[in-house]
Amino acid sequence: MSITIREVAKLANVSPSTVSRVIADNPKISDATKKKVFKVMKEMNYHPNAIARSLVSKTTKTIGLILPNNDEDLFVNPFFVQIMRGISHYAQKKGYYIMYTYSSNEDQEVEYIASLMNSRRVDGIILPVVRKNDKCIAFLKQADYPFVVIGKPEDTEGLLWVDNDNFHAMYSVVNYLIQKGERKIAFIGGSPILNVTINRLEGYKKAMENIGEKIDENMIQQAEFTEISGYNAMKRILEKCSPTAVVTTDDLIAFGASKAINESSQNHISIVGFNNTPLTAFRNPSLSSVDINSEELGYFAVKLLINKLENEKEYITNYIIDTKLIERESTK
Amino acid sequence: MSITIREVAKLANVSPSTVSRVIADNPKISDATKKKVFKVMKEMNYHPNAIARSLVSKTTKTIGLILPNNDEDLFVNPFFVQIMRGISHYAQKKGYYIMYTYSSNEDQEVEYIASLMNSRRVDGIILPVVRKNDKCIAFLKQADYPFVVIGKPEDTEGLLWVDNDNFHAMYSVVNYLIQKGERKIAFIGGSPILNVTINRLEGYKKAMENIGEKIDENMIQQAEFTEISGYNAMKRILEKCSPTAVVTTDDLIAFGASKAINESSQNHISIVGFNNTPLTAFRNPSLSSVDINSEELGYFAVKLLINKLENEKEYITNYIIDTKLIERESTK
DNA sequence: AAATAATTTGCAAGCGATTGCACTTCAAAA
DNA sequence: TTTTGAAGTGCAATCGCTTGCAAATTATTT
Repeated sequence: MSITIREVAKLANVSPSTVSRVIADNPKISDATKKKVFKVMKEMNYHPNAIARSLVSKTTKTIGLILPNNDEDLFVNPFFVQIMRGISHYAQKKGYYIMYTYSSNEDQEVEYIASLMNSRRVDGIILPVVRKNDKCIAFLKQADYPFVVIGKPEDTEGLLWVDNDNFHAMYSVVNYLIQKGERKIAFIGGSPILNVTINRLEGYKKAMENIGEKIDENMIQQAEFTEISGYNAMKRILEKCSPTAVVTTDDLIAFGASKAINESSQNHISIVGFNNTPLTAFRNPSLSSVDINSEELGYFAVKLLINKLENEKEYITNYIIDTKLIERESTK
Repeated sequence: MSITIREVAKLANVSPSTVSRVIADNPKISDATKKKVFKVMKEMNYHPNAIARSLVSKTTKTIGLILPNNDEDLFVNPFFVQIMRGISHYAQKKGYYIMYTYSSNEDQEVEYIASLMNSRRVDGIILPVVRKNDKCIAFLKQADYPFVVIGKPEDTEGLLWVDNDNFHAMYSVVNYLIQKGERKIAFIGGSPILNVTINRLEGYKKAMENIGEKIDENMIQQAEFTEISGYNAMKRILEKCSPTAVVTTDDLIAFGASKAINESSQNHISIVGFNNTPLTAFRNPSLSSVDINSEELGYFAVKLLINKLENEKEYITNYIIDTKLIERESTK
C-alpha cells in the first residue's frame, strides 16, 4: 500500500539500488540521476521505511530513557522534564528518537533495559539517575551495551557520564555562606543512596573543615524529596542545635525546612536550596537556590551517547555541567 | 552475531517457521514442540528481533507522544509528567513502547508527526493538548492516521479522545462557592486558544447565570500559566471589581492571584485552583484545588488508542475522567 | 486394513531496504 | 583506432522474521 523504493526506481527508470544510494547521498551517483530520482520521490510522496532500513543497518536511531518512579520529587521537581527536553533537543538535531519508560524499582528498570536491548529497539540507553551500586549500570556494563548516565558513578571506568560537580557546587555554597559570616551551618540531604547526596555532603564537610568547624552529626539530616520531610528534618536539627544557616540538596526540602524555621523561635536562619525550581522565586522569602542546568545535563548526555554510537573509535567520555547559585532573599 | 530464529530452529531440530509460531504462541503447534523449542530458546538466550518482526507485521508496537514546549507551565505543573506515567503504565501492560518528542510550536509538531508517520516508526500518536483549530488534529485526520487526543476537541467526529468534563468541573466548583454564600465570583483562565479554558469558562458562566448573576467581563481575566501572570490578572480584577471569590484554571495562576489578594485591602476572598499540584497543600493558606487525575488521562488515552489499533472493527472512542475538588483552607 | 480427516510441521516467498561486486559507458591515453 | 581506467548503475544476496499453502504424520472412521 505504501510506496517502496522499487516503485520509485521503476518510475525513475533506475534500479532500486540507485534510489537507495540517492537517499544515502552516495557520492557515486551522478547529480543528474540524483535530481531525477529526487523529483520522482517528491512526486510519489515517497518516504523511506525506517524499519526496513534498521533491519539491514542494525541501527535504530533511537535511544531508551529509563525514568525512575519512586522519587516523589518527580512531580514537583522539573528536573526530569528538563532533562527530557534537553535530550529531545539534541536527539532531534541528530535525527534520533527517544523511547522512555517508567519503572517502579531498580529491578524493573533492569528488566526494561534488558527488554529494550534484547529486542534491539534502541541503540543505547540513558540513565538519568545513579544509585549506589547501581544495578542498571552493572547490567549494562556486563552486557557491554552503549549507555550514558547522568550523575557521576563511583567507578567511571569505561563509561559515559555527565554531571554537575556536586562536591564543588555544595562546597561553594557553604563557602558563600561562610563569607557572609555564618559558621553554624546545617545540612539536609536527600536519599543517602544517591551519589548526588553523597557528593554534596562531602562538599559541605570539606568547607566546614576548612574553617576548622567540627562536624556535628546532629547538624546533618537526611530527608526525602518532600516538603514535609524537609520540615521534619529541620525540626530535628532545631531540637538539638542552633544553626545560623542551612543548606539543602533540594528546593522542596528547603521549603519544608523554611517552614520549620518560621515556626521556631529562631528567626534569622539563612537557607539555600538546590535545583532552582521555578517556585523558589515566588516563595516568601524567595529562596536562594543552585541552578544545576538540568536541561544541559540531558542535552550533553545524549550527545555523549550518540557521539559514541557514531564514532566508535574516539569519543569524549564525560562532561561537567556548570552550576550557579541564584541569590534570593533567603540568604540576605 | 546475535542469535536468530534459524539457529534456534537448527538446534531444536525444527524449521524456522515452527520457531516463529512458537513465539507467536500459534495453537497449531503441539505442546511438545513448544516446550522443546522454548527450552532451546532459553539455552541459547534467544530474543526475537523486534525490527525484523515489525518489518513483516507492519506494526511497531510503539506509539508517539508529541509534547508541547511553549507552556511555561510545563515545569511546575506535573500534568505532563503524570500523563506520561499513566501512558507508560498502560503501554507496558500491553507490551507497547512510547516515543516522545518536544516541539516548540504547532508547525513543528506537525512536522514531527509527519516524520514519525512517514518513517513508519510508530503505530499511532498521542496528542496531550488540544488547541482551537488544532493543526495536528487536522493533519492526522486527513492522513487517516490512528491517534488520540487528551482534551475534547470541538469536533469529535471519528476520533479518539479522553478528557475531564471541564464544563462540569468548573460548574461544580462555582456552585460549591455559591452554596457557601458567594455571589461575586471572578474567573481567571489560561490561554483562550485551549479548549480546556473555553469549556471551564462556559461552566463558570452557566453557574453564574443560574443564580441570575450578570456576567461582568471585568471579572473574567486571562493569564498565562505563571504565578506572575496570575498575580497581574488578579490585580486587574481588583482594580475594577470587588469579588468575594475567584476561580482559576490552574494552581499556579491561583498562587499568583492569592498573592495579589494578600497585598490588597480585600482580605477574605475565597480561591480555587485547578490541577491539584502537590504544592497546593503546603501553601499558606493551603489552596483548594480540583484534582483532574492526569495520570488516568494518560492511561486511558493509550488504552483507547491501543484498543483501536488491535481491534479495528469495534472500539470505544472516548473516556471521561473524573475530577474532584479538594477542599483546603483557601475556601474556608 | 484401507480410507478419510485432523493435526503438525516445513517450504519458500515475501516485508523494504542496503551493499559488494560486476558490468556498462565514455573520455583520455597510447 | 585500440586500450585503459574512472565514473555511474544494476544484480542479487542479505538483514531476521512471518505466513499461506502443501506435505507429512497421526488419529478416526468404516
